[in-house]
Amino acid sequence: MSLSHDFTDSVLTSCPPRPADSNSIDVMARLGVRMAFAKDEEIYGQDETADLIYRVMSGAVRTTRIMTDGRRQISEFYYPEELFGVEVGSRHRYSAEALSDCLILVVKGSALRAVIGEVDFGRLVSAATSCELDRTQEHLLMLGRKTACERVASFLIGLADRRRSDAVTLPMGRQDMADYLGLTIETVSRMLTHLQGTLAVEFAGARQFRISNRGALARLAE
Amino acid sequence: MSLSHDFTDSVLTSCPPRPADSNSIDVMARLGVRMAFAKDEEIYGQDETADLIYRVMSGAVRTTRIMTDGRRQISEFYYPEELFGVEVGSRHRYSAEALSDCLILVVKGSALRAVIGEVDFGRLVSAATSCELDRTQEHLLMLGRKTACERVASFLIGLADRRRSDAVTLPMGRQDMADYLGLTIETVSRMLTHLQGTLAVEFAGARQFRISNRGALARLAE
DNA sequence: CGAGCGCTTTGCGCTGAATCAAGGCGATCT
DNA sequence: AGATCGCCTTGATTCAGCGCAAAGCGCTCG
Repeated sequence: MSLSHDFTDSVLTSCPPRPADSNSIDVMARLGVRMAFAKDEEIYGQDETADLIYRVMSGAVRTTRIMTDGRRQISEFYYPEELFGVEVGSRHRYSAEALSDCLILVVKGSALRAVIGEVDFGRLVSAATSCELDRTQEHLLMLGRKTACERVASFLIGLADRRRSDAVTLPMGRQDMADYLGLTIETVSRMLTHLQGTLAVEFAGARQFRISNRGALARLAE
Repeated sequence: MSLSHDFTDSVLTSCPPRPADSNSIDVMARLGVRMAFAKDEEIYGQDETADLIYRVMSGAVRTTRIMTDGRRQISEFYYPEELFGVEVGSRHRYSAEALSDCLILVVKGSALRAVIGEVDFGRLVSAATSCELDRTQEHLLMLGRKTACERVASFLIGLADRRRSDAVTLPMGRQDMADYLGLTIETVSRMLTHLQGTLAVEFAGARQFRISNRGALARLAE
């Protein structure tokens, strides 16, 4: 079995968290600073002032919220080329942490605005927020009305779509998947085993998978 | 017991779905058309073109999404003075229906933009989207990590906060609450009974309630 | 190359919420 | 007042997913 695709090498293009136009990508690259974060390191904290914009260069990121008793909800994962931390208000709603060792391009929002102009900057923030809202609403439907099996299947399909490849390396462990899906780590594991039984997906090790029957998986996703 | 407050008579002021500045409220009132919708009537459908902006004048509205097998998720409720249907893209992500007979101010987005200008219009759309995102993320945490009792308690507190009153008339039935909270109608009913047992809330009939111990209710909400 | 460690899988009993099935309550109509 | 209808509550039972505990697997490191 050859499941050699690495999640950093696929062609990436999709909706917002990616900068809208390639011009602003260049400008960001010029204005920004590349910073390295170690696995699990905090990139920014909840309620911190938000005057920076971030773009994943390599690795991956999660945004999380923790309840007082320790229950955790992951809001979103971000993959290479995607933007995160773009806020309309002045504070971050969630905290962001490195899923793995990663390289992040950090740009001062005010500097970017000064260069590309108020209007384009507004468009960029709008597009990012709108995409965020889209994803959050999809996520909401999943948590509100889907079964454990459907959630895991949706997650795998969604990940593959976002990476534009049927063979993907999971950049996160089971606990992160569980906290994203509103499940426990054991349930995620059981559902993955179950999905393999249906022949919709094959795994090589815990993190490499390939969708072998997209139709079947999509049906299981709802 | 006097639970006479009606949900249309409380003073309403809070975050976004309400228009940012009072100037744009006036302009909308001037440009818009008042339309009446009957209970359960559709205001707009999912994937419909979105060039209109809506503002609740009286009554209340829900936005919903339905899965192919009929499972329903309510994304948000909208109360008097609040804006809804404001989209960055050109299509509505959800469908909107009248929760009760209601009066809605409908304004053409392009007309509003022409009058208040590109920049202010952009700000208005941004503010609305951002508030929407805030609420959706709170909702997400609830569906992902809270118990049935916590969800119902959060819902009552959230509603009271939004209406700025401890005595509120529920504008929706149990099924709508259930579909918002990701629960069944029976569970919602049981939790309401349970909450009354804790003396955090009193009910007069199925729809009138008053928060009698806000601290206790907040603790139960998480 | 074997020991140790962290993550994942699996088994098993438990439980919170769903489901199924009566009843109860409060409108509106006659 | 009584009948009807729609919604809400309550009880009994079931089941999906949780929690705990014990392997299993694949690293890294000595």
